[in-house]
Amino acid sequence: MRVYALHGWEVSTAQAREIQLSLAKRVVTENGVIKPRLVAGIDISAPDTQGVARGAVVILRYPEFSIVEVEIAEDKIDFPYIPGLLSFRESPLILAACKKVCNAPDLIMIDGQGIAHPRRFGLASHVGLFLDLPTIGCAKSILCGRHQTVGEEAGSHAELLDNGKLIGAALRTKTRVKPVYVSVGHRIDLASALQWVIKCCRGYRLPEPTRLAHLAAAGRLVFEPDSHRSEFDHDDR
DNA sequence: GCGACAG
DNA sequence: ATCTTGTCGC
Repeated sequence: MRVYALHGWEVSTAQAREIQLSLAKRVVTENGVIKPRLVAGIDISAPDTQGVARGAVVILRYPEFSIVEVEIAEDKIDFPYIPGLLSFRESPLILAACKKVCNAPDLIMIDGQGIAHPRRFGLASHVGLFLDLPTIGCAKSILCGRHQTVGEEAGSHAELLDNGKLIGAALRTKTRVKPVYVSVGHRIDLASALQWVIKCCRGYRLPEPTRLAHLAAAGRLVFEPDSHRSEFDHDDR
């Protein structure tokens, strides 16, 4: 069994899975009513040829969706991509970017699963637990679980079940476009998570927090303090 | 044993 | 995640 460097420690993939099982017990899957004033979106870029990637966190005012802050962390990624162990690969960079944030968000949306994970401890839960903030997992595809057909209209959703257990929902965020997969990250319930993802959608498949974080991680989101956002288009590389 | 498998 | 141009539709 191979071992990987993680925060200065050497862990085998088996140990990484044990760690997840242990941490999953601390995840909180409900909370009071959340009325976010600041919502954060988090994503990470794919590593370049030298293994360097960028983690981005974008802080947005709700419900205006104006950008308050953008923070980036850049570093070499060493942990490989292994389905189910994504958080060990991405969380270090994400947490590094979060440490730079001045405007603490009330809610965070992350590009990955929350508890819709084999050991109920996906990236969004991992980050939520480490930051002790409400997080929502909003992934573009399924890691585990199944669901019935989702209505074609924006807002339609279906339960995501794993061996009969409700672990999340498939949500159509845009009419006739592939659904996204929403799950509890930490300190929120599924109904609220679904509600906030829906309320953060602005005509794109991905909700604004995650969509802008993706652009920021790719270096395609320009933010001038106290001004408005400007997104580059698809041909100015 | 075989297939599936967040980014 | 990435490889990839133009094209169709709102």
